[in-house]
This record gives sequence, structure tokens and C-alpha cells, in this order.
Amino acid sequence: MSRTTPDPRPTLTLRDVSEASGVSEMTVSRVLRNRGDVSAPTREKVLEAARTLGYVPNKIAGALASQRVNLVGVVIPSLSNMVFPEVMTGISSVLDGTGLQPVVGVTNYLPDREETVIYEMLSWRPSGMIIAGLEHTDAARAMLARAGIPIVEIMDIDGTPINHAVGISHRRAGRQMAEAIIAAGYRKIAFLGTQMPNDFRAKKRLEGFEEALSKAGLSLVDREYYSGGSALLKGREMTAAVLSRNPEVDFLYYSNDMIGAGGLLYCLAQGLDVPGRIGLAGFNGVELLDGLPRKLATMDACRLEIGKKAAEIIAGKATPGEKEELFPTLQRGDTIRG
Amino acid sequence: MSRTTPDPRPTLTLRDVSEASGVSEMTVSRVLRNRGDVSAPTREKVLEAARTLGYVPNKIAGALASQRVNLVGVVIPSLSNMVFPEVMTGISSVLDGTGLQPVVGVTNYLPDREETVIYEMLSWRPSGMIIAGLEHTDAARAMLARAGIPIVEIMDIDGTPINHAVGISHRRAGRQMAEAIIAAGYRKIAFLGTQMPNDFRAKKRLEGFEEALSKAGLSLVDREYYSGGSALLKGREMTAAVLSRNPEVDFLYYSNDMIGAGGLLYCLAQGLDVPGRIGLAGFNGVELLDGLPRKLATMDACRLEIGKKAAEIIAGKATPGEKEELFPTLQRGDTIRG
DNA sequence: CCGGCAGCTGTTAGCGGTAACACTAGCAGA
DNA sequence: TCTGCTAGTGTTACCGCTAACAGCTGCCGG
Repeated sequence: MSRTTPDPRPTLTLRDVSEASGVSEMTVSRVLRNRGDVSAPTREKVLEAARTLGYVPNKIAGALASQRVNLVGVVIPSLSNMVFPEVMTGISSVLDGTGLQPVVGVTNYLPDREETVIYEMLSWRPSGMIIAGLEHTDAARAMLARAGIPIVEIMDIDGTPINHAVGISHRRAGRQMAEAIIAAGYRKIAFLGTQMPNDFRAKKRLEGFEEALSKAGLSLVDREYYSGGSALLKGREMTAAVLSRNPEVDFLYYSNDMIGAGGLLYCLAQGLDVPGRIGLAGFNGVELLDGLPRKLATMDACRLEIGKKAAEIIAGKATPGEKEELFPTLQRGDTIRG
Repeated sequence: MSRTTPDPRPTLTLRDVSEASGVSEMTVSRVLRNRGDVSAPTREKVLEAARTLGYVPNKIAGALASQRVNLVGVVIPSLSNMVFPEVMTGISSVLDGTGLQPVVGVTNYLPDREETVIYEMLSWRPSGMIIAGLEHTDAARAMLARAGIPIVEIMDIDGTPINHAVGISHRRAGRQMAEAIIAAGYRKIAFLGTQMPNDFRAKKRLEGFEEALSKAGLSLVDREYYSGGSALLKGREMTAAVLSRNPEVDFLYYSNDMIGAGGLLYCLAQGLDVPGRIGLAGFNGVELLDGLPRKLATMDACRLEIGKKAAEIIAGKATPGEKEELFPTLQRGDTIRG
């Protein structure tokens, strides 16, 4: 079998359908797009012909002629994160009704890669762009700004949006968590996170966290970073490392739920008193947590809601301000005492 | 702030760059695509002009004129599955070098939705299509068959591909797992899975599983299905339900690792002797398992490899047969005795 | 009986690029 | 000197579709 099916005939065009149904190409175009008045019998003839020929319209030509593209670019750092799939769900749920279609690009947290992805996407002249984060290369910002389409930056609002931003304040989220932890009486607090220089949101959370600590006269007792591998396993390992280095630590703040879950499993396996002897907290509010033996404290990131709001802005279903702030709720779970 | 940035000037075209740099549009086009001979000084002038103007080429026009589109359609049932993101990673890793770009469409396991997604994608005239599964509507199959581009169906090879298939035999995988379980001496076996009439691969695994059971004179003692919610939690709940209904059950076969992990956590929490009193197994080999207190038996689905092979076929880097079978390895972990 | 208009269909001229070819200058070799 | 070639550049004709407008019919009211 050959690699590509050898075309029996050159690809079908409107002309083929028009000849098969005995009307002009324009009329076929009208029927296929449900636009303009076409008599019922003509419509039937055309649809019949298109169906039997197996005609699939060429959107490239259509888009060029009409100067309209029903695509929305979505640029996110990663798919394996559990968090972006949910954002996508929110986006799709809104876009589904509108004839707009999301197109996903993944950057792996690399700014240059992001720039390339944005460039590629813009070259298809989408109707709008949804991009995770507020930090981009200068070139990327410039391209976006002059694209003449609505740009929505999501997840974060601590910064200056190009056009619109929909998200939460990670700095505030970090601060809130720290305050809750301090209020619960924990004092020897360690941070465990991802080694990702370009995960600006995690960085902002940590900043807010430390800010609140220092306001209370505290500072982090220890910090541990990882990269790659099974997050759950890394959570275990990092937790073991921190606890052996600093047995007096009484709270573990994780940069995401997955490593937090690993840490929780480790602590429970060690027979540590959670949350009495030691407390834990993560971030994101992933549904995985529901299945754990004990509920990890976390803060949901409003992922679904962010996706929906962003899509509504693109679809013109919302009249947005420059920043749309959402407010995550602290879920104390069973791993913060009090 | 208005919704769309008001265009200060109509979008830039080749003509603008050509005028700014004093050469013909054709020459600009050549420079921007690195094609044909252009003198170094001219090239510089053009690049300079393009850069300062902030020109982004219009791929729609380019694709129409050249009849070439650097897009590869990827159609998958779900993103929240942990398994497809890894397939995507495999695809991207190969495509990255080739100038080809994946475009993802999600079907949510709905055949009609799949048909729509395929239609939409084909209307952009991609260079190839990668589609999960071998089961499609007749219309979808017909469209794909006459698209005149390479079509690679992935994940599964139990069936008849349109063009090429890359995957594993889920029927065989189910059979192998059953054989291993029986050989280990388990006899009262229950199945726990997703309630998804259109997850044909899970269905095939179960078929193979039951086939091997009946060959050994056994049959499933119980079965339990779920849909929606946190898979980990559902795994717990289903396991509890099965064990309370049939306390004599000595093996739990899960249709995926996530619910298997939930079940494992439940069994351990109940103080059950795993794998002595009761064994467990899942499917997929997700890396999450590495972080569990005990390693769940599973079978990896060769996801990365499948993505790579499929992409190689599309990119013309492999000369494939009709079916490329990969062979998953059984990982016994710590939840099958012996 | 005519103007006006709605309903339907066709014609024309692009959309913004690129393939294919045409052209020019400069230079090597006969 | 002339041919032949190459490197560099421009010209032309589309790619497949749609916006905009131009008919054509039949029917209405005045």
C-alpha cells in the first residue's frame, strides 16, 4: 500500500458540485453556508450532489475570500498538567455554540517556543487568541498587540495585559495560604516546588507566600525543588528529603497538588500526625485529591471559569474590562489544623 | 478599552514589505521562505523591513497558492485522560523537526462529534491525519479515505484501518492480563470500569480478558461501572461496592490505572493483604503509579511510541505497513502475587 | 399599466500569496 | 564575438472561494 492514497481525481471544488447540480458555483456556496435565499428545490439538488460527490469545502479558499477565520488560538504551557485540560473544557463549552473552533499550541514553558507558536498561529489569522500568562517576549507582545484581534491572557492578573486578562492573583493566593497557615499556629514552614524558571505563576505564589511570612516575622525554614518525573513520586522524595534535613518542620507548602499528594501519602505512611504534628497544602484544587485518604488543603485556581470567561470575551458574549479577576477559595481539607 | 484593537491600518501584506524594501513581492516571498536565490544584501533589506513593520505572513493565502498546508490533524477522544497528552508528546517530538504542526481536535468519545471534527479538519486540507481508534461513522471513513492524504489510526490494531494503523491489540492485552492473573492462582475475579459505550478499546480489553477467563473455565464474579467524577475517588467507591457485595472476590481488574489506584488506596486503607488476599491490576502504565505506596500491576499502552510512529508515517520518515503492532509489557508491580 | 420590490440566481473581481516562467547582467569557454 | 549558463529578480496567471452587485422573474398596489 502506498503512503498516500493516489488521488483518483484532483480534489473536488465548488465547480464540481456546481456542474453536478446544474447551478452556479455561487449558488452552491450559498447553500453550503446557509446564507442568502435559495429555493428549496435548488437547495436539495445541491445538497444531494455535494453529498454523493463527498465534497468537503476548502476553508482556506473560503477564509481568504471572506477574510474571516473561525479559529481561536489557545496557547498553553503544557497539557500534562491536569490544569490546562480543564481550562480547555471551559473554553470549548462556550465556543461550541458559536462556530468558533479552538486550536491549541503548547509551549513547554519556553518563551522562545511561545513566540514561535504565537507567530505560527497569527499567520493563520485567527479571530482571537487566548494565551496563558502575562509574561511574553517583546516580539510576541508586539505581534499580538498589532494583530487587530481580541487577545485574552489567562490564569494570572498580576501584571499588565495586552488587551484583556482573566485570572486570579497568584500573589494574593500565596499570601492567603500563608496567612491561614500562620493563623493555624504553624511556624516552621518549608516550600516544595517545581524547578521551572518560567513558571511565573508558581513564582508569584511563592513571592506572596514569603511576603506574608515575613510580615509575621517568619521565613521559610527550607525549600526544595525538582524537575521531571512522576510528580507524585517526586512529592514523596522531596518530602522525605526536607524532613530528614529539618525534622522540626511543621508545615509543607507545595507548589502544586500533585507533589502535595505525594507528600501527603508519604507523611501518612510514616505515621506522622497530620495535621497535628505537620500540616500540608498544595495548589490548584485538582479533582484527583478527592480520592486521597485524606483531603489535602488547596486553593482552586478557577480553571473552568477562566476558560469560560476567556472564550466569552473572544466570542463577543461578554463586555470585559481590562482585568477580570476571579477569586479562588481556600479549601482547608484535612491537612491544616483548626 | 474596546474589544478589538481598532486597526490603525489594514493588515500588512507582502506588498507593504515589498514597497518598504524596494523589491518585488516575489522576492520578499522568497526571502521569507528561504527559497530560491536571493542576494545577501537584498535578503538583509527585506528582513529588516519585515521586522520593523512587524509583518506576519498570511498562511491562508500561502496555502491556497501553493496547495500545501503544514498542518497535521490529530483527533483524540479526551485530554483529561493522562494518556493522550503523552501521545501528543510523541507526535510533537517527531513533528518538531519537520515544519509540520499538529492541530488537536477532541471528540469526547462521541462518534458524531468525531465526524464533525474530522470534517472541519479536512476542510483545512491538512497534510495528514492521526486519529484515535478504528471505529468511525461511515461518513467519516468515506471522507478520510478520499481525502488523498495519509491517515494513521492509532492506539488500536484490532480492526481494519483506512490507511495505516499503529497501536497495540487491546484484546490480546486483556487476554494476557487474565492469563497472568489466573496463573497467579486468583479465581474470583471482578471487573471495574468506565461506563463508556464508545470506548472501544476498553471494551476490547474486557472481551479479551473474559475470553481468557472462559478458556480457563472461569467467568467474572462481578462487574461495576462508573462515569464522571474523580477517577481516583470512583475507584475507591466501586471497590468498596464490589467488596461489600462479594467479599470472596480475590482479584480486581480495572479498566484504567486511575481507578485502579483508587482501589489500591482503598484496599490498603482497609488493611487487606495485597496481593495475598486480593490482587489488583489496571491498564496504561501512567507515571502517577510510581508515587503510590505500592506499585499497581498494569500494562503500558506504548503511548509515546505510538505517537512517534504515527508522526513518522505522516512525515514520510517511515515506510509503514498497513498495521504497525506494538507490544505492551506486563508490569506486575506489587499487586499480583508470585 | 407601470413602478417597486422581494425572491432567486448569475457575473465579476478580488482575497494574499506562490509556481512557473521570463528576463537581465555577468562571466566562462569556444 | 558569440553562445550558454548561472545568479538574481520581476511578471503573469492562477489557487478555490465569497462580497458585491447585476440581472431576471413574478406579483403587488396604485
